[in-house]
Amino acid sequence: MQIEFIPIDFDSVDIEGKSMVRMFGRTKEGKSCCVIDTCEPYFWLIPKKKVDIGKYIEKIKKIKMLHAGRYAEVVDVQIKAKKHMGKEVKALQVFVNNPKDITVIKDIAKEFKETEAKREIDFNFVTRYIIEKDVKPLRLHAVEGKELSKSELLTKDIVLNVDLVIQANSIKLLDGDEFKPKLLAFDIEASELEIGKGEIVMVSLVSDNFEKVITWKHFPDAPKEIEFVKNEKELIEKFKETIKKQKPDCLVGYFSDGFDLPYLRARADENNVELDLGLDESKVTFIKGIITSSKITGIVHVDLFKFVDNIISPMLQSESVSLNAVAKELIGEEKIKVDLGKISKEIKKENKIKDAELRKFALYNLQDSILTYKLALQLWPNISEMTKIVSEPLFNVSRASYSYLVENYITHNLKEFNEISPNRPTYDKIAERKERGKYTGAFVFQPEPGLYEDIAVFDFRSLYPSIIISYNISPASLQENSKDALAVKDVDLGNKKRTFYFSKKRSFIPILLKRLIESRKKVKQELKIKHSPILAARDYGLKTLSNALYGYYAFFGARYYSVECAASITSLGRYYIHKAIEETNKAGFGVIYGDTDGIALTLNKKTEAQAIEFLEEVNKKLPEDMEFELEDFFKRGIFVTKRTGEVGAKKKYALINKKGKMKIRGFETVRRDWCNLTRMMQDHILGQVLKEGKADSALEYTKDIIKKLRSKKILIEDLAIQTQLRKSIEDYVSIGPHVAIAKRMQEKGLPVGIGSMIEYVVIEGKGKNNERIRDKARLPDEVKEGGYDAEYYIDHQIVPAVETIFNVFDIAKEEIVESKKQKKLGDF
DNA sequence: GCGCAAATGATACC
DNA sequence: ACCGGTATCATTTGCGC
Repeated sequence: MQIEFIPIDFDSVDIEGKSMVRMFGRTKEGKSCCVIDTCEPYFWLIPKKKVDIGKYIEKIKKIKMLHAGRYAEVVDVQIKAKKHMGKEVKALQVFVNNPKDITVIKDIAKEFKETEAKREIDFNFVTRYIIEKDVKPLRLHAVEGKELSKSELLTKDIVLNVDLVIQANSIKLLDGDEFKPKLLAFDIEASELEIGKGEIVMVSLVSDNFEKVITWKHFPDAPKEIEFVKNEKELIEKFKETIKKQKPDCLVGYFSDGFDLPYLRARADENNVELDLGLDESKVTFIKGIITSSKITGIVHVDLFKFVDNIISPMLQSESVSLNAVAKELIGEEKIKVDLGKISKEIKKENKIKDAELRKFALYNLQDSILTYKLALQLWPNISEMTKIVSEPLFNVSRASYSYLVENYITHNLKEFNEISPNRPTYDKIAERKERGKYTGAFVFQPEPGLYEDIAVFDFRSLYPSIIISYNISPASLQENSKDALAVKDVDLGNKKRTFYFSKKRSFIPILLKRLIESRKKVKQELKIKHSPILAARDYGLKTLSNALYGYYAFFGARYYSVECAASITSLGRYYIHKAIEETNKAGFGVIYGDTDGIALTLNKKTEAQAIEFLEEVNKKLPEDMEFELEDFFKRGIFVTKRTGEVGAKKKYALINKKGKMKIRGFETVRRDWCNLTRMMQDHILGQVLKEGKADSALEYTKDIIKKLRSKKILIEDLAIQTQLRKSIEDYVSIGPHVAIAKRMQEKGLPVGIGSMIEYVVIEGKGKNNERIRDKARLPDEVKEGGYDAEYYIDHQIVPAVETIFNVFDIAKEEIVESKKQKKLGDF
């Protein structure tokens, strides 16, 4: 039979001794379907030069080893003319029965004296299958094959709760519409945060036109979405039943890899319930890595937190990736505010909780799933477009880092270049790479502090990607000599300047990168004609993936690792930004600042039209893949000194454009580890100064804030300083205020750990001069109104944030703040 | 015990 | 361990006196 099919989830299983790939997905008509198929597993052996290939092959073919209850043996060996890192190689393609045998066989073959190298030994079988059969996750395929009946499956010991099971003969990519999955969001509430320690009190599930909360905490007049059960065991069973009824393609949580699913599993074990959510009735499995992920057969478990944290966070304004912050920014909705600490305490003590409180708790739980569901809908274009670009399964892509995505985009496209992939680095190799010192990166121009008028900002569009393409920078094109090569000078790997050469013949990685950029150009054009979330997501995916290649080259875990490439890219970056500065000044403009790929300049009485004309001239001289463009014109801008020393501070400036919109970089206003009062005040005075061109009203404003601070009129919440705990408490060498507070929280039994945001307020000390700030830091809850140390906030928050700005206007610190002594004198 | 520079740590820029 | 280097700044820590 023939069907049209969209693969969503992938796994591999042994059926009658043979490794098979199972693709779970939907037919075009929306039926749930499992397509079973396979491909021949293999890896590569590269022989040393001058070996007797015939004898070598015979030796390889004889490999047979009892391993894990079965014989690992070589099925076939074929000689192929391949390429490896751009060089032609004669390689042996070693076919085996089962992908698991590769580990055994490659180790034996490695010992043979004829073996130079083994390759593609670490490819996942699903990835191998996707590459070999040209399957594209989330896209429509024509599948021709044999339908397997229930009884046929049972004889093979398979249970699959889907509408249709097909053993494929062939699978072919088709053009098809966008696929819209059935998403089901969920969220649990437990009495203790530590996994398995407490009980699961509630679970909520939300899908299209579906909302449900399951709980064993009863209360009267419950809304219709709430379903009461007897106990935790029934809760878990009801949860399972709901998923089975809803039949989602994806089960979506927020931090569910790290919390909800492991918790459910722990409690299911405790209650002797199987957490068998898989379509093959298998239990949820946990894939151990640095961060564990939870997998359900046939249903893609998506932990939205991971996707947001890894992929989406760069485009967010939000300073945190909490569900509340992200939902607020992306869908304009927030969590319900509930005192979780209080509720969990009451549940633990088995107190009778007020009905109204329980009701609110249930709605809180439901709201979390609603937010997760809406976020999942909103982010689906990003997840699915990235999946389609990279060709890896949705499960992997939704948890992937950019390095993984870049690498897989490359490996999934090697076939057309006849390339064999390098291996993933070994543990030792990684350790060695980590030892490497830093190479020279980008250039940053030191600005002259001051207030400037009529400013333009120019930048290179995608500087590093365009350099990689223009200079063909890749480990495969890096060559020893200067023959037919592009030279890159002044590459500094840490000690001395060197020159590297890259072949003129385009290599596969720059070709693939160019392809990403070209696709993006097309997408951008389409977007101009008609906006669509899918195109916008594709644009974002193509852009971020292109930008990640440079960092990938210098990443110690990369297959295509090359510091030489990374350092060559930055060297060229420095060359072009210097060149741009030089040309801009030569044309009569005045460059005032620059960082990596862009510059700020004063028009120097020249017109905007002249600036644009100048850009056109510059572009004529640039390589065709590079472009220098206008970001915006600005009415005014301020550059300040460093707080220590008179020189201009880099990465710290504020500009205001013609429409009055500010662009603030590096100032305390944009740093989350300064208190709200400081941030709001600095933002305000920067606005005043940039709009008015003078600091009179800003000075008044600042003095007023100081007065309010001293008269204790500032709210504690505006004085709380937030700092993230970035390692576990014991690991700190230096105990700063936030670490001291974290310890305090731990003693109080409050949840703290790596990643926690620690909030503290500084209170008045006991008068000892040598008292450390950490000794005066308290949790905001512990500080009563007006209980803060006003002088600390003036000296350590307000003054540091305004001092350098007022210095631009020749206003000294003494004019901003009169010392406490002076004030007291004046009071008399 | 004081004053200083160095070390540590967090966060931002591109 | 899950992309890079450059940069600022606060606070603590360690050292010499």
